[in-house]
Amino acid sequence: MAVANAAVKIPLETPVAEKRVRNRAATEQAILDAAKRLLAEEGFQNFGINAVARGAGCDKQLIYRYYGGLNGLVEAIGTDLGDWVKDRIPDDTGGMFLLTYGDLMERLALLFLDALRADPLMRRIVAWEVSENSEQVRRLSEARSKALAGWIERMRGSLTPPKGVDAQAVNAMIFAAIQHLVLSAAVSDQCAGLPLKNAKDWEKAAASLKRIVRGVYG
Amino acid sequence: MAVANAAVKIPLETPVAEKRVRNRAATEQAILDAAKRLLAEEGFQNFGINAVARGAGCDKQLIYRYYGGLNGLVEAIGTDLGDWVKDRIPDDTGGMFLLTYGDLMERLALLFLDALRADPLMRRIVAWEVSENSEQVRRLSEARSKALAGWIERMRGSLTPPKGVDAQAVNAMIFAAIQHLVLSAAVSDQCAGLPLKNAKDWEKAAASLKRIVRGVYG
DNA sequence: CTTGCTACTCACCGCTCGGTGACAGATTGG
DNA sequence: CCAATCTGTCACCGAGCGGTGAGTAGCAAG
Repeated sequence: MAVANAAVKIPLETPVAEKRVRNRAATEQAILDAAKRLLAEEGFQNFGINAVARGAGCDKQLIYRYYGGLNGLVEAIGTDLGDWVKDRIPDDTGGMFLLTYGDLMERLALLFLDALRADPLMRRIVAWEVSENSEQVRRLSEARSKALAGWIERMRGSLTPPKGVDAQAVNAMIFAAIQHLVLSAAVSDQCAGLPLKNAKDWEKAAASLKRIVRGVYG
Repeated sequence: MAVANAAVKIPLETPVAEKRVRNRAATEQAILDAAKRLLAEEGFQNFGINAVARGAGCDKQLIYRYYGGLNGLVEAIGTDLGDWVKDRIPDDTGGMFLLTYGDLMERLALLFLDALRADPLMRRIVAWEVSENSEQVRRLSEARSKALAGWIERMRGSLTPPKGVDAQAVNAMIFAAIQHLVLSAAVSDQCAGLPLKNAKDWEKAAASLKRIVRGVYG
């Protein structure tokens, strides 16, 4: 029986076609990609060593070897995250002249709204951030907020907020609103009773967002 | 041995005061309380049959029997949730005359902010809502939003939003902002770089919230 | 070829999970 | 009294988890 098993086992493995060439760099990349894909598509709930290894098509042992476990892998995702802003959000003013701080914030808000809507990985991370306080998620959170703050700073240029407005607090509320809106919509196509399914719904949301920004910054 | 066991077991249980002797109603309540406590304190991540049974100090079989499993239990929590608004948020105007829609929304926003800050269970549920789309969480979500909408409607009275403002969308953004702000603060004592630790931080946040509301509604 | 290193796989561990069937003790009704 | 019923307990299942030690296949240098 055991012999028959061994005799059968070898031909069973050959038809797998994909001969995974011994290439450490490629394997590392495959693991990282699988992790990001899995997190983006399935969320943080079922995110684990076994699932990532399965997604990458390799043994989980390699994740321990190359990344030192899940923590290291998450850290690697965080590092990648630094490029998010660069990839996803334009760094120039789109040909507009931003005359006032209000112009700037309106543009930033709308850009951020669209960017977050378009990036499932980022949404999952934001949801993770408000659901757990582990070391892992804190790293991700930090990388994210740092990248975002840098982007805003770059865009801000020499514009300064109007006097008498606590811009840091107001901006935090605006970005908080955007994040919750997008997260809620991604999960249930609505937010606080406001439908967010089709493009028209989103136009209304964007219009109200502008309205809010302008209400504060003029 | 069995006798000795029994002799020891009783004094061990007595300090719990509650003599848990064959009382279905009490057990059901204990399970429900344990479930709410667990969800509020530990979050939805480790929320499961075993954990609830452990917290309630009974066998998980009883959860299946009395609630039909976790789903039924969550549904029971949802039913309880309907009373949240009644318990937590005042239903009158606090002796103020709300002359304008702006007055109303400012007051609602601040009340909601404080209520959410004070209620860990509600926060966990909101975090759950944006993290998962299971049947369970949809039920909770629905119960919550219904209660909230009813409260707002009741408070609104005959006040109507100013013309030219999409109140539904604007209000959704305001409530979204509050929810994300509070959730983020509960987990990391800050939101988008804005520190939210002590009372003074929160005062600044509340001031900015007012500012935003007034910016839109005057 | 042999030796040694590297990339990779496998089998197994202990644990917790959700879920179920069988059973024990108290209570009640006939 | 017995029998049925209700409340609660326990042991057990298969599956999946994170984690590890031991071993295997490819490759390059001697």
